Amino acid sequence: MCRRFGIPVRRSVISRKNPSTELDPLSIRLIELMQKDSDIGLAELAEAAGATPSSCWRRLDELRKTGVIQRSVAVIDPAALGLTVNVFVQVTLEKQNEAALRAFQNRIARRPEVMECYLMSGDADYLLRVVVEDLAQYHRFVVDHLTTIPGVANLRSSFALDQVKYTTALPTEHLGASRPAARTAPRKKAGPGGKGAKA
Amino acid sequence: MCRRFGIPVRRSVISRKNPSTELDPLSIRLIELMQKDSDIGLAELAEAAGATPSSCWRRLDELRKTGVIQRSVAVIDPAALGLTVNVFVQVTLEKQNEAALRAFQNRIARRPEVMECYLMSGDADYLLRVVVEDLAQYHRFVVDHLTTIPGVANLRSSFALDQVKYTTALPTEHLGASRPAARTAPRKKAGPGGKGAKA
DNA sequence: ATTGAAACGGATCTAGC
DNA sequence: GCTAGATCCGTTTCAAT
Repeated sequence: MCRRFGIPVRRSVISRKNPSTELDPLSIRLIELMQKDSDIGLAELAEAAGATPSSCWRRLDELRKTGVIQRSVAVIDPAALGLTVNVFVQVTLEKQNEAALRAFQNRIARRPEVMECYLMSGDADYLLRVVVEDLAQYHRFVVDHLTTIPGVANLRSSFALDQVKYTTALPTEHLGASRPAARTAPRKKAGPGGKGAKA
Repeated sequence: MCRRFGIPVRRSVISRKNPSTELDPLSIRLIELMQKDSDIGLAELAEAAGATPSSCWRRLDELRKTGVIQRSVAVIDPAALGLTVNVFVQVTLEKQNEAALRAFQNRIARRPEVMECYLMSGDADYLLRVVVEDLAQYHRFVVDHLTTIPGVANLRSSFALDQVKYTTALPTEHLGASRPAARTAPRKKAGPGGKGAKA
């Protein structure tokens, strides 16, 4: 849904910092719904959120322009692409100065098989999740790309036997107001007994 | 895009097993594009894929019905929800029998702050990525939910200082045919000069 | 049988109240 | 803010290869 939206210069008017006070129940509900299925229509959205389609559209527009909703993406079945192997790699660098970190991050950002990369506290410096077809392909990734990055001192690979859970939907419980809709919205025109008794 | 699609009984006619031979260049290109932005219109899609809108619609329909494209979702800025802390937890169970594993997985699946969960080889049994507002909230998660799961023997938490990379887009490099479009498609009606000059 | 194009219906988006 | 209408796009149908 929603095809063209310009994304002007402004970003994050809301958001950042203390969102709990800035996101009202409608926004939260819309975020919950859109995280589950962004192909849902405005009408359906409105009904589920307990609001009118117009309200929902405007709010979605705002959420997109402020960067709360970054984009919509298709979720692909990894098995359909043959990508059944998940590997977690703990990477230790020789030096942890700014330049070394940036160099590593730049190289990592360009590798499509690296799905996630975190700068870590504790043992290692980075933790990566890499997705590949098989161990041979992982080996090539390590040899051709990881170890060719200057400053990489140590690698520790852990292999996942199964992906038990994977979701892109961030939790909203901590924001309070959630429940199936506060019913604050689209009151019907005519009361009972009027002309257009529907059912 | 695409609002209603029935998803009949059949699943994965294509996909699974040996996808490299089953996904043709158009499918691959569409997957690449839809992973970047599923709000793109059919016209734009067609142009980028070097095909006609009809072809693209049909193929997308097929990819959805076969489960290759599972759904479309909105990607939310974690910071906008105040979710700035990523924690990786290595969980060890007392026993690794089927029942214990299933019990753990069922409990984990219900917790929204658990974004990912992998059954691992090596040291620990499971690796989780948990997203929370702060350490206090993480502590509550551990005490209220993780440690209340029967059979959990040991926890080892690692905290991320920064999320360097996060993508939902699976790699397609390994499938071969990618490049900006093989230009196999909408040949114009009239050629230069003669009627049917094929070139 | 497969593919392209054009008509349809319905949704999004915008302007007005 | 909600309602009503103009516009655009996904979906279907149909014709041609």
